[in-house]
Amino acid sequence: MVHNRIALFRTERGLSRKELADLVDVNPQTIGFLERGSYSPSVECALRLAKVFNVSVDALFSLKPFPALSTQLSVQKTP
Amino acid sequence: MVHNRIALFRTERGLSRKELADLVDVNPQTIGFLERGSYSPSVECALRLAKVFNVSVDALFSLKPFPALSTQLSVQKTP
DNA sequence: ACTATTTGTTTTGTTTAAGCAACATTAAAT
DNA sequence: ATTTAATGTTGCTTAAACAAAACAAATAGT
Repeated sequence: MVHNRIALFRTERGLSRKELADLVDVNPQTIGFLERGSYSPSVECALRLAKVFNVSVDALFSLKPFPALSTQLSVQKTP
Repeated sequence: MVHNRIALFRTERGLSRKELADLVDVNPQTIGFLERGSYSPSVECALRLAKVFNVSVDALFSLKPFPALSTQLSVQKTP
């Protein structure tokens, strides 16, 4: 089982699945299946996805679950 | 088409395909198919491979061909 | 030498999963 | 209510992964 941050990165950039699919050159349904973890992509597809987001494959996919973003946030001090 | 450095990393560490396969928990034949580029692995398999070599997936797989090692070497000066 | 025996790699089916195409559903908005 | 955009589902095709067997090369035995 492999975890990913596709939905997170996509929504952060304000992209629909169709728009992302066009950028990655893959079917919109495939993005859907990937986001809800129905299957894990080929490394080729993973490389293309990472390229679109301009991140490493390792930042996008992981064998261990990604920590929730809320646990990563710290309170920002006003200077 | 996706390129990889599996054979390079494996031989550098003095591993046989069977030994690598055991570490990655995959069939030795699969390593063979991957090394000679017959197919590109799932990102899950790629993550496990990268973990064994202790490198990032991006260091092991690429959409563009990896440069030959000989072109990356510079002459070492004796001090 | 000759040939067993091991070790490493490649080939041949077979099974399972990724990816696609087309259709179905949902949501929002007007 | 009907359009439109976004997401979800179903069935099919192709490719990844496996299992087992074939092949190759080196080593050990007698």
